[in-house]
Amino acid sequence: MDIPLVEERPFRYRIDRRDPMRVPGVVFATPELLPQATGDKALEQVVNVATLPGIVRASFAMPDVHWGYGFPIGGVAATDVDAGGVISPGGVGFDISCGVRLLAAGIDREPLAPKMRRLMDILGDTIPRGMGRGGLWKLSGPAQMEDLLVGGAGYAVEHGHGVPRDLDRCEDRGALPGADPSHVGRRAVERGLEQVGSLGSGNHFLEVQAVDRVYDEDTAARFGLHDGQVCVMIHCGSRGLGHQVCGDHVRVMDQSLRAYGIRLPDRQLACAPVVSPPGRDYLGAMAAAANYGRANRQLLAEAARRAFATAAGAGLDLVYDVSHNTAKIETHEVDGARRSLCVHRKGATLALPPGHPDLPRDLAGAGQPVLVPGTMGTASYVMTGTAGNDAFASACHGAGRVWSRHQALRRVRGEQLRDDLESHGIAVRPSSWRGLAEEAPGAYKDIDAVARATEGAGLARPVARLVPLGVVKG
DNA sequence: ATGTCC
Repeated sequence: MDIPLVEERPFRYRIDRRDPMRVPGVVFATPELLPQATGDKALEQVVNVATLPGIVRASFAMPDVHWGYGFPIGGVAATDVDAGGVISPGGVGFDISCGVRLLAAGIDREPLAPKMRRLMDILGDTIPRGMGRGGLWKLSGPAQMEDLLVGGAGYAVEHGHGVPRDLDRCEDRGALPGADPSHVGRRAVERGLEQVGSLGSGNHFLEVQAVDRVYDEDTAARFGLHDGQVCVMIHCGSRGLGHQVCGDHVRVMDQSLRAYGIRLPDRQLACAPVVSPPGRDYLGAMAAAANYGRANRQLLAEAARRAFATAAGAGLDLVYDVSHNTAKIETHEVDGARRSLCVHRKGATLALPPGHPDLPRDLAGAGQPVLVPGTMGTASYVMTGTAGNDAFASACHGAGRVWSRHQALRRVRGEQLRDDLESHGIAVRPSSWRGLAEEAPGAYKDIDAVARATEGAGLARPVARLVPLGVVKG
């Protein structure tokens, strides 16, 4: 199916509403970044999402949009809670609260260079990763899990895994409110007990990076960043626990569609009204899984701190921790009225503008750090939220896949990729050759083009560009 | 993304 696009202005395309769409689609992109050019079905998914009950303004797609489960990855959809608006697990994603944490090291790349080998060896030996496997913090049982699911990163800090200042630099201070562990199933809890503090696999990683360009000195300084500085970027989520929560609630909602009179073009959009038992149950379970993901990143950051202390005698200050797979109840102005919305961001990053009340005080003038990981061979970006973002304060979350994992495996060999990266001065500590090949830089869109489009579309603006020095791959 | 099919 060919989706007609109207170029409203550079970096912004509209898909006109036609039945059964309730709102138009809006795709932020350049011609090169449009998924039609890359042969995936993401634009059909943008259209499908536009049919959801209660959706307002538009079904949005970020410049890194690509095909996903039901909703596109890089999609943003807000539904009106008080007008029959729905919540859909597919609009959050299987990896609930998957997100990025950036830490700024008290060392620059030149003095770190002679110590990099040892640092990477320690990280490679101590960061749990890969399918299954264990985590850094084995919980005592379901009772302790319940506390972690409510407390998130703060619960980890209370138990000595980090410092209180970390929470100042976490979205929602490290815990999404409304977590209800009673709707996290037994199997989800079991899967999660031994995975707190682990990367997982796929596109997850821990990278040592360096700032190679600063676009805005003042904002970078407020974020604690300067040219040449070493950073650590962590990308991971809620592991088997979040996956199980998503699957469990998709099944329930799929069975309740008829009862709520919801008709969908794709069963993967399974949903329920926010104000319904299945809707509320999922939101409570999703918040709990989100808090698991946030605690997970807190534990991994602590492991990175230990490695830096040992190998480099340097500390790591948290710049920010932000999720890009969530649904949050937020207040936004729509058609001149303040409305309570359920904002689904799936592969899309919250991007609060300067002055937003949810920002920590010392970032009020700078805006929220928007963390945009590239690939292991290319740059990553630190951006900041801007005023006038009509996609409910959302921005891109990464480069966005263009090759399927299968295509990547046909084109790339893991050992060869490792050699290529090492020859470019990037140290690699893989978890599997196959996993490495699937995540080859060529499998992704051009991150610099994605960042330019994100800025051009008025979603966020660049603050600093980071380049990889070493990657610990999930 | 995911004990890559309970």
